[in-house]
Amino acid sequence: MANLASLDQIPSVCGGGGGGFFDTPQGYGLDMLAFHDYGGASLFDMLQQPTPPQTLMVKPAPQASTMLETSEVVNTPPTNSSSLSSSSNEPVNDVDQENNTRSDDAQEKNANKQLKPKKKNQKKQKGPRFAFMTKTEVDHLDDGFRWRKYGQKAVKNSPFPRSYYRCTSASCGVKKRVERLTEDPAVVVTTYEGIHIHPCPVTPRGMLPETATYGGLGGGGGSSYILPQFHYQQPLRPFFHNQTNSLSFNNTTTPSSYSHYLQERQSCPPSMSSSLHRDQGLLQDMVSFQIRKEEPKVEPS
DNA sequence: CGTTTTTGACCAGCGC
DNA sequence: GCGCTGGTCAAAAACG
Repeated sequence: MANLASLDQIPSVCGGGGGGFFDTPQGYGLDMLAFHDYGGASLFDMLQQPTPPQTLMVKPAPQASTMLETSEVVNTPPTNSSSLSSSSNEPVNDVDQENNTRSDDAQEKNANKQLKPKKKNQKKQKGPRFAFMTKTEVDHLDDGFRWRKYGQKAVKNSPFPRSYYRCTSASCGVKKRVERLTEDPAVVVTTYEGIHIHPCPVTPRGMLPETATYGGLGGGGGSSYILPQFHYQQPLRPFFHNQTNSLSFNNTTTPSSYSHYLQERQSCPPSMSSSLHRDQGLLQDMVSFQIRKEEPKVEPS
């Protein structure tokens, strides 16, 4: 499988003492950006890989001009160790912000049908954002969660539309955007926004949530899947083995921080249904790509 | 029949 | 202030 680009570039980008700032090709500010080169293997296949894929998580430095409100996700993941019960009453982070807004929608939309009650602060960042570059033919990758498409927009300077998805879980306000790279239509950029506050709705084949081997980050042996959106407050165990040592970190990132980040994340397997089309839609072909762009001159103090 | 997708319209932020 | 663009809504259509 062709490497779209240049993992070599990444060090130079994410280096620089944290002054770098990552955007998706469309200019999104991200908390974290992951580059994967799985060499065409599926997620499931990757589990069996003795040799870890090239995986790199990049933690962009907080920037004043960015839309992001959260920062330092790696070091301070927006984890809420509270039980899942909070999902119904007090969704964590800004998710509740969204929920409140959305709950108002019902009545507001009745009030003024002509004047749509758009959210006032829709531009505000609702949580950490993570982008994945995935080389796949399907736009919507099956990541185990259920998503509902709520919009599609043509993107400037791109022949490919951007799709907007929202987690179907009632109390979960996680969103994701899916778009294709103009430079390489085979590459899908998936940007997750927010944090799941609920368990993954699907159960992996052959693995039970509580009984699945969970090596944790300090564990050994296997592959690791970093799907940052798979983070919820319930103390469930990830369905996949997590192993730090399966990751190859760029030396400019901080493995410890990343590990910590991973520790706070819980991954979720592709859905059962996804196994039906493993060859087409799983996060299987994450590739590195040429990141851009002008690094903002925000100096980390 | 319930759920999801499509799609045009609306709104807010931002730059000029 | 105006126009552009991204993000979201919501009705209708499509789907299972």
